[in-house]
Amino acid sequence: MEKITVFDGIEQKEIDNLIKRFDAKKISFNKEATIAININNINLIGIILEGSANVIRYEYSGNRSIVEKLNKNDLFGEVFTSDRSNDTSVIATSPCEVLFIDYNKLIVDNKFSEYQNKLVDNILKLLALKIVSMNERIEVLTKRSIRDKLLNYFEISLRDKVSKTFTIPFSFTDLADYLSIDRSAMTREIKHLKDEGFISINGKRITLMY
Amino acid sequence: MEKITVFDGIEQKEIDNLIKRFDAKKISFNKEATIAININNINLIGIILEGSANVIRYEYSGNRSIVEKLNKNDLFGEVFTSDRSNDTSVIATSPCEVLFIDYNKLIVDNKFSEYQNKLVDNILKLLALKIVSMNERIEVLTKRSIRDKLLNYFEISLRDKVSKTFTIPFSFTDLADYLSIDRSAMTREIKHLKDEGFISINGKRITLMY
DNA sequence: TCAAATTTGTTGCAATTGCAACATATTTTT
DNA sequence: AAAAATATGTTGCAATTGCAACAAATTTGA
Repeated sequence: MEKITVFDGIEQKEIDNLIKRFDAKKISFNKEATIAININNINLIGIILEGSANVIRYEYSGNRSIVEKLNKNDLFGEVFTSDRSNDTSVIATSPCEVLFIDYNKLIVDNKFSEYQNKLVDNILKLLALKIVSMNERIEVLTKRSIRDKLLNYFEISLRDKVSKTFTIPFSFTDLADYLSIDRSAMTREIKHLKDEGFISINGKRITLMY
Repeated sequence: MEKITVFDGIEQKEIDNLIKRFDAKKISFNKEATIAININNINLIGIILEGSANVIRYEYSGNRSIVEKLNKNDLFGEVFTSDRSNDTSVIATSPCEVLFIDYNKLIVDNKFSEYQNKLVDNILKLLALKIVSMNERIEVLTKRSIRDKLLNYFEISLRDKVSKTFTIPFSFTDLADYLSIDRSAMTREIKHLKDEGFISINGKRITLMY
C-alpha cells in the first residue's frame, strides 16, 4: 500500500474549506508535550501532520509500555480506545503539528464535494495503514521469547527494504518498553545475538547477518 | 461507539446494486474451513457477515498464535498485512458467510450515489471498531505476567457490562494461544487466582470477585 | 563547560514461566 | 455405544526472564 497523507489530491484552497467545514483544529506541540487524549471531546481523531509521538501507558505495576509509535500521517484518538481509565497518554517525541477532526462529522455529514469524498477516502486508507502497523505490533508481542521478539522486530523493520541494516528509532530503554520486556534482560539477549553472529551493532544501527 | 453493519442504512435493492457495482463476492464456508488469505487478489478485504473465525499463525517454533478472533461484522484481509510469508490463515470457527470487496474499488471509484457514500462510511466505522479491538489485544499482550494478562483479559471482557460474570468464547487451549502463553502455566495461574479468591470459575463462566 | 540527569552495560540471584510427561475428562467420529 | 481424538488438570524440573544494584558512558541543561 502506497504512502498517503490526509490531504492527498486536495488543493490548498479546498483544504482550508474542508478544515472550516469539518470544524477541524490544527495545534502545535513542543517536544515532550502531552497531546492529551481522554479529554473533552470523545470523538476527536488526531492526525500527526508533522513530527512524531508515542502512545504510552503506565501499568499499576509501575511498568511503562510504549503502546504505539506515531509518525507523520499516523492517526490516533479516543475513538479507538475502549479503555476509559485515563492511564494512556500521547507524548510528543519531537515538535508536532496535529490535526484534530470530529470523527462523527466525517461520517454523518453528507458529502457534497468531490473533495470531501477524497478526504474520507484518504482517511480510510490511513486507517488501513494503521491496522497494518498494529498487526506488526501484535506479531512481535505474540512472540514467546525475548530473542524471538527482537528478531521479529528487526525483521519487520527491514520489510520492504533491500538493505539488511536499519536504525532503531528510539532508545534501547524505549525499545524494551515497546517490546514489553525488561531492559537488562533485553541487553543481555542482544549481546547473545551479537556473540552468536546473528546481528552486528553499531550504536543504534543494526545489521542482520543471516 | 455503537454497533454497525456494512449495509446499515442501505435498502436491500441498493445493496444488490452496490455488490454488483463493486464486484463484491459473497462466499459461504463450513466450520473449520480455511477462508484463505495471502492469495490471488492482494487487495480484497473480507467482512464476516455471519459466523465467526480465527486468524491464526504458526511460529517456526511450532507454537500457534491466535492473532485475532473475528465475529460478525469484523473485517480482515491481506490489505492489512505487511507480512507476505504465508504463515497466517483465517479459519472458520462456525459456519460463515463472508463478503469480499476490492479495497481499491472502494476508494478509487468515484462515488455517485448516497448509498455508495453510506457504504464507505460504514466501512470507515468498522475499521475504527477493528482498531478498538486491536488496541485491546495489544493492551493484553503488553502485560508482563500471565496473571496480569489473564486479569486484563477478564477486565476487557467485562467492559461496558454491568455484570461481573462472563463466558470465555473459546477453549482454554485457545485462550492460551490467544494470550501467547503456555497452556499448563496458564492453568496453574488460573488455579492460583481461584485459590486467592480473585475469581470464581464454573466451566467457561468466570466471575471477577473484586 | 560543568554538574546533574539519564541511558547503557553488567551480573548474581530469585521468581516466573515453559516444557515434558502424564492421568483424567470431555467431545467427536464411526 | 465404543473408540478415537481432543481438551483439561497436574507436577517436577530446567530455562528464561525480571529485579536490584551497581559502574560507566552519554546527554541535557543551567
